Amino acid sequence: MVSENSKEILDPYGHIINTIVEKIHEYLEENYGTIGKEFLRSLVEEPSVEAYGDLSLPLFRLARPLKVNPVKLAEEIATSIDGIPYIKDIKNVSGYINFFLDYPSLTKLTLDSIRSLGEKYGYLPVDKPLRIVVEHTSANPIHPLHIGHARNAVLGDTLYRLLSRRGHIVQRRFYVNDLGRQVAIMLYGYLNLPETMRSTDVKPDHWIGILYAITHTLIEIYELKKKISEAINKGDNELYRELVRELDSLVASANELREKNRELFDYLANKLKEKDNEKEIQSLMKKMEAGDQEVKEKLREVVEICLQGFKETLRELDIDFDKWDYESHIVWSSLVKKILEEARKSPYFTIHKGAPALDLPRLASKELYRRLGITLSLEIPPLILQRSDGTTLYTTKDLAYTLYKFRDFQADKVINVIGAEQKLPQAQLKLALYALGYKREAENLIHYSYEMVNIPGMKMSGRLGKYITLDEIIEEAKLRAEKEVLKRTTLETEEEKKQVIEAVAVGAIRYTLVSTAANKPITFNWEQALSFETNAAPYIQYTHARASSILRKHEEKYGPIQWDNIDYNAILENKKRAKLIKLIAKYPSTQAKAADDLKPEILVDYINKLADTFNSWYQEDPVIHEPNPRKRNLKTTITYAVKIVLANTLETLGIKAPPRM
RNA sequence: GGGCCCGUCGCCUAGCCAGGAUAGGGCGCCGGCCUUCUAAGCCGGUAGUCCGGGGUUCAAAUCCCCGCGGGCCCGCCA
Repeated sequence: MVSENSKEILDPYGHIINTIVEKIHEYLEENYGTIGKEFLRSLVEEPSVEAYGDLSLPLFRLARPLKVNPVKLAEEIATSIDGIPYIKDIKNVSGYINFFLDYPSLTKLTLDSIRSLGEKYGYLPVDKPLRIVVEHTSANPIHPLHIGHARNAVLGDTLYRLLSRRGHIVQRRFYVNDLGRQVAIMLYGYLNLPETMRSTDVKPDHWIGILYAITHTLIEIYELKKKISEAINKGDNELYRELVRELDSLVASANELREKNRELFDYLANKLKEKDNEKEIQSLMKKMEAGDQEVKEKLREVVEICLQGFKETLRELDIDFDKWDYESHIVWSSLVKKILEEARKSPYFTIHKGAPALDLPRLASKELYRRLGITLSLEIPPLILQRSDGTTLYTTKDLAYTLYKFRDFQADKVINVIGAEQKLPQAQLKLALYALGYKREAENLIHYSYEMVNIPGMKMSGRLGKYITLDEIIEEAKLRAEKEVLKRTTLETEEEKKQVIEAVAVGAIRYTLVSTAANKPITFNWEQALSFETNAAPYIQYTHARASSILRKHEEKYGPIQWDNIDYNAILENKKRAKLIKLIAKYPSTQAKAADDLKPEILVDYINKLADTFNSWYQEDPVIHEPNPRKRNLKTTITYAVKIVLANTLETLGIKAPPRM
């Protein structure tokens, strides 16, 4: 089916631009001199004003290298070039060459493409598929996922979807940080509970969240009390007052926590009272790192409880992983030890503040930073590899883990979806890889950074158990969706309604998290996040359902779509038809760009524009009621194309597209 | 003290990397459209010193410099 015309079929719009560029390039080459094709292509833009045509090439930037007057060159080219396929007219306006598309032939090209590719339309495969690892979410298994993790998870999953639909081979990984102090505290609390109290009827990760927060807060309180009596003994009044203030706020948090689970709180409060908790936690951490058999089992047990909760939540959002990697595995399997040995042999090995380290500042250079994608003015301190007591540090483990990801999947590229606050450690990671001779890995490690999600009037804290969980957000979204859906739906069965409610709720969350560029902070707002109007998932879903409904009725009345009897010229009768065809033609290259630039918001922007245009057209140009069969076929096929594109964009964004709503 | 990111109608946001012709959308507000394909819609109106000031350029929201405001980072934490 995909023949020698496959480029045209796969990417109608991109193909047309290429043809234009070829032609202009050829002309310039013959008459003026060499100009890079890629450069020329990058100049092609869409005029901001409709009257200037569909595509435009400003010549100002050619003026210097070719030593020409842009205004004259535009005149010359516009008059001497013609016969570009799919281009009806070429005009020049003071230095711009403006191209006017030949809509009937563009329409035929685009609809042929849709006809031959069907539901695969828009998935433009790369020339060389890469093996790519996307590591995302990777939340610490000590509390439920919250709104910040949601941004990470949705971005990560959307990148996965974008890249795989671009033809790459993509693997999703979740890194379980199960060796840190926080996990040790949680485990400590867990071990102090009797068997009978180690289960719960609340959602597992929520229970873990409370267990962790209670244990942490109690330990802090007891430590603080010790310090306070020391301050009294020393007669340090100022310190005393400060500590008491600290204690007050901790006790306030503790009281809130007690309300959440009295039995657990009172038991631990009593149990941990007389112990040297700090010492025990230190010892627990050592055992965890060493892989002590007994601790190992309990550790996996308690972490698994939390992960079960994560999985439940993520499943609601249609997010899944191929691999769950444990920090403990990286350590226990001596991967970290190997890295440390390699580091000691490296020419960049040094002792920094008495600890073994890598002398990263020595690697600082413009060329290298540019090659590794590190901000030039970033000052990168030496990377300390090991504590004086011999235990390893997070970034060292991450170093081992990064190599593990590359090797385990034979990855060409590894993308880490990690918050912007980790820019420095991520840059250190890259440089350290480079210092150890892993140049390819260093160059192909991408920190996909995103900014925080703020909640107005709330300071989130996992340690104190203060957060809005993702589960609460999903729950609220479903309630709001239910209200809206029941108010308007034409569906009858409860099952169908339920499915639409879930699709709308999840869609709203995913759409909102992916529609703002990752480098901008988001302030969470219910009204905005769960909007059911224009520029929100439900609007796109609704538009899709509307298109589906037209097609359904068309089928009932006239049977299957008649591809062989279409009046392509009728595209000119209504401006919005033409606008739609152009948008549809652009879909493959738009989706490809979103994937290549790792910018889902490009797709969001596109999908919203397509829905707008379709809805606007729908209002003024009836499809089924069109009496002329050849014109009706044109309209129906356009509707079909819109439906396909909406369904595919939603699919790429991980949002369901119900045929009825 | 140093560094990173962000600043665009009342609110949210696209455009900034690769400078180009009248800065797009959405929410809100005002007015209109359901006996024809789903009104979660459509049409019209309202609103912008593109944070401020310099500079580069034929041309700056976009590039450079100096400020201002907000967030974040500079641990033998993770």
